[in-house]
Formats: sequence, structure tokens, C-alpha cells
Amino acid sequence: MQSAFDTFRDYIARNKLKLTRQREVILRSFLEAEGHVSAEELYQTVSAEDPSIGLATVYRTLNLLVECGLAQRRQFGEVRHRYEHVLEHEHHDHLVCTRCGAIAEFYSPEVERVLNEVCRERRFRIFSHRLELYGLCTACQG
Amino acid sequence: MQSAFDTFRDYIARNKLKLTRQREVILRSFLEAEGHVSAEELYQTVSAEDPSIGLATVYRTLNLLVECGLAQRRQFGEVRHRYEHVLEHEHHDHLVCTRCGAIAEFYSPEVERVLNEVCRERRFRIFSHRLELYGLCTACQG
DNA sequence: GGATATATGATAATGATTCTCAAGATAGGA
DNA sequence: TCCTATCTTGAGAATCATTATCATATATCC
Repeated sequence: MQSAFDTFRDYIARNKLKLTRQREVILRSFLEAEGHVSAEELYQTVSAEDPSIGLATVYRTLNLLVECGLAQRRQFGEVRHRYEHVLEHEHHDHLVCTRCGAIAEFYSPEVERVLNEVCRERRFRIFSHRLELYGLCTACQG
Repeated sequence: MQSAFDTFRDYIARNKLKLTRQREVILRSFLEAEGHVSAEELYQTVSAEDPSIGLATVYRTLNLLVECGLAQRRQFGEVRHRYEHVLEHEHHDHLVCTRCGAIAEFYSPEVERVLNEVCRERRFRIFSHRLELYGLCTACQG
């Protein structure tokens, strides 16, 4: 079981890319971030550690992380994207609270089963899906 | 059962807005459009009928249509939004072919049931959901 | 028809993301 | 360790979808 850094290093090597100080800082910050970060938010924390790192590099590195499978890009009704780690993180779907903005994750084998069923019936070869439920989290129902 | 035009007129009247020639043309084009139109695409067909109508008005009118419940805004992995009619259109989810871009609709009571189940267990009060399955349509599996 | 509020078209502005390019840094030999 | 080819970087320009601005035009209500 290799670490996120190993995965990243492998991807870098396989594609004749280079492991730079900036990329290491950004990957570390990304892994330390909780939940779903936007590029701008990650740029803030990265800047705190090294103010010379530019926003464009954060975007470029996030794209690399998506390509090598360490991150997933998502969009929750907002304009901007958010990124979350994949490693040590089973596939899951999201509950988005439309009042407080909280995003909870869930995984339901039942949902997976039913979706596969739907695809089988319709002869659709599924690769991935995206499922978000919008409503009120327990706290906001008060 | 009132027509889309009635719904629109009602909404216009209730909110002290005005029923303009542009809005009528845009609504008509929208209703005639098949499937999921982008603002730009709708602007093309509208322009064919009346070249004086501007893109901004198409955007403004689409927002009105969403507000009055005639249209739904969606996003399928692309940057831009797409709009689809709601009337004479049950709630449904989407199968998106990642090769040819085809978007098929489906409705599954099983899916709905399972999602409600998930929310009940987690004490989440659901208002809506968004579900897209990505993969290969039957034609593209050849 | 006239007054008044709302709409419109053209274009500027916005915000997220990507591109450009000159200057800097890495990897892999010699 | 040094060299060099190649990849990266930061800064800012560019892009793309969408929204805001504003002066002019138009619908609605009397």
C-alpha cells in the first residue's frame, strides 16, 4: 500500500515530469486539508507556507493530482470546483445542506446496486456516477 | 392543466413584470428545442427568428423560466449550463455518454426509494437530488 | 394617449480557470 | 560536480460563461 507521495512520485517519473518544491508543498497542503477544498482555499494555505507560490501553479498541480488519481474534482451547485482526496477514501456520494453549506459524505451499497441495475436494463456501460442530495442537514432542521 | 405560456404569463403578472415580444420568442424557441439546450444554442435559434434579440436577454429570460419553474438548469461535466423543460416532463436522472456526448434520461422508482431510505437513516431532509451516470451508450460500445 | 416602471441591446465587468512566455529549476548524464 | 535538455514557474494576459451597467425603448395601467 503506497502513500500518496509515492503515487505522486511514480506518476511524475512515469510521465517524465519533475518533482519540484512547489508541487511537494501543494500536495502536502492538499493532504492536510479537510474535506473539499477549492483551488483558491488551497492557494491561501499554500501561500502561508510559501508566499512565492502562484495561483496558477496551484491549479496546475491540482490538475496533476486529478490525473494521477489522488484527487477528485467536484462541483456542488457553486461555480467553482472543489477537490477531495481519493486515497484512504472509499467511493462515496454527498449530502449537501442548502442552508449552512455543510457537505456530508455517505456510501450506500443499496444505491450502488440499484444504479448498476438501471444500467444493465438500459445496456449502458457505466464508468462512474455523480450523486448529490440537496436538502437540510439535521442541525438546520431545527 | 395550464400551458407553459399560461404559467409564464401568470408568473409575469404576479411579479409585475412585462410580457415582451422578446420573451415570447425566447419561450417559444425554448419549448421547441429538443432536450438540453445551452444559452448560446438557444441564442442561435432565437437570432434566426429575430436577429435583434441579444444574448443577455436570452440569459435573463432563461433565468425567469427557471424561477417560474418551467426550466431546470443543469450541468453535465461541461463549464456551461444547459436548460431543459420541466412541464410534461417527470422528474428524471441522466445517462451521459462520455464518447459521443449523448444524454439519455431515465426514471427509476427504485432509485428514488433507495435515496429516500438513505436520507431517512441519516435524518437528512431531502429537497432534490442530482444524479448523473457517466459511461458508454449502447451505440458507442460497438 | 401619457406617465411610469420595467426591459432591452450593447458592451463592460466579473470570476474561475487556462494560457503565454521569459526566466528559473530539475534530472540524468559526462 | 557541472552541463544541458527539458520541464516548471510566476505574473499577468486571455478565455469563457454569465451578470451588471446604462441609456434608450417599450409594456402596462390610468
